[in-house]
Amino acid sequence: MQIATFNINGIKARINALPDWLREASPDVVVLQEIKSVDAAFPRELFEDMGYTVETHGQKSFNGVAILSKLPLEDVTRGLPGDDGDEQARWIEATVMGDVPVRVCGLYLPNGNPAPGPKYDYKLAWMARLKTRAAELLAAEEPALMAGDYNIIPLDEDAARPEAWRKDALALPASRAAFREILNLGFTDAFRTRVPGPGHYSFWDYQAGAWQRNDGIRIDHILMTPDCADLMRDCRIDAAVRGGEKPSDHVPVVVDLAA
DNA sequence: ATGACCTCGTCCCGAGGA
Repeated sequence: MQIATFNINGIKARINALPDWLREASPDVVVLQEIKSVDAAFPRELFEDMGYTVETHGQKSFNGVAILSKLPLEDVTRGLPGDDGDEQARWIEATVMGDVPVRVCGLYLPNGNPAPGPKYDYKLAWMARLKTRAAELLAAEEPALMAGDYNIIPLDEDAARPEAWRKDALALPASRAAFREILNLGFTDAFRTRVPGPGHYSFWDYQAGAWQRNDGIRIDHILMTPDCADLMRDCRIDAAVRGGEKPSDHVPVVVDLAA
């Protein structure tokens, strides 16, 4: 089973590029971030006609996440627990009913800039709630993964120019520590089990020819519980998508599970 | 050497992103 995460930066803007990639890569499941659309405006028929079940958790203009799946979904929930006052659409989960059921969480973690400030406080508070949910997933001792745009550069090797990010919310020590806290509960970063070392990115800014110069960062991650990691066959970043027609500034990350 | 982009909204600029 192939499960992908893809920050599409607007479903309307990616109305051709996303279906093109789905036809080419044919993932069984994809979690989307930044759909930037309310649920009613999401072009669900387009994806249903391609064989996908569509579950969205959208909002106007900003944020918004979704799950597309060729396999049946059960127990869909929306919103990250822990703050009933949080209006931002950044979390969705569902159980994918393959040969082995897998709990799939799609997330769009807050950017947090400028730091320090209220937006950074929101990022760290959101990560604390994420850690709580992550601990629950581990306690269930079942295959589960959390995939999405984490807006975290875990290590210097995950940026082409680490010094440029030193004071950024994506790489500040407190951001990295919060990400490590979650990893240290017992999660596995799928991509890093397959490919070590620098030079592997999932985001390139639209500005300044970042793609052409390979001035990227790795901020889209798939974190797996041990029961899920035991099923992993492969993981890849589909970087070529960034060079396509009218691309998102992010590219898909794909994990292959024996499930 | 410097500057350089893109998306959405009810919209020709500002906010947000990373």
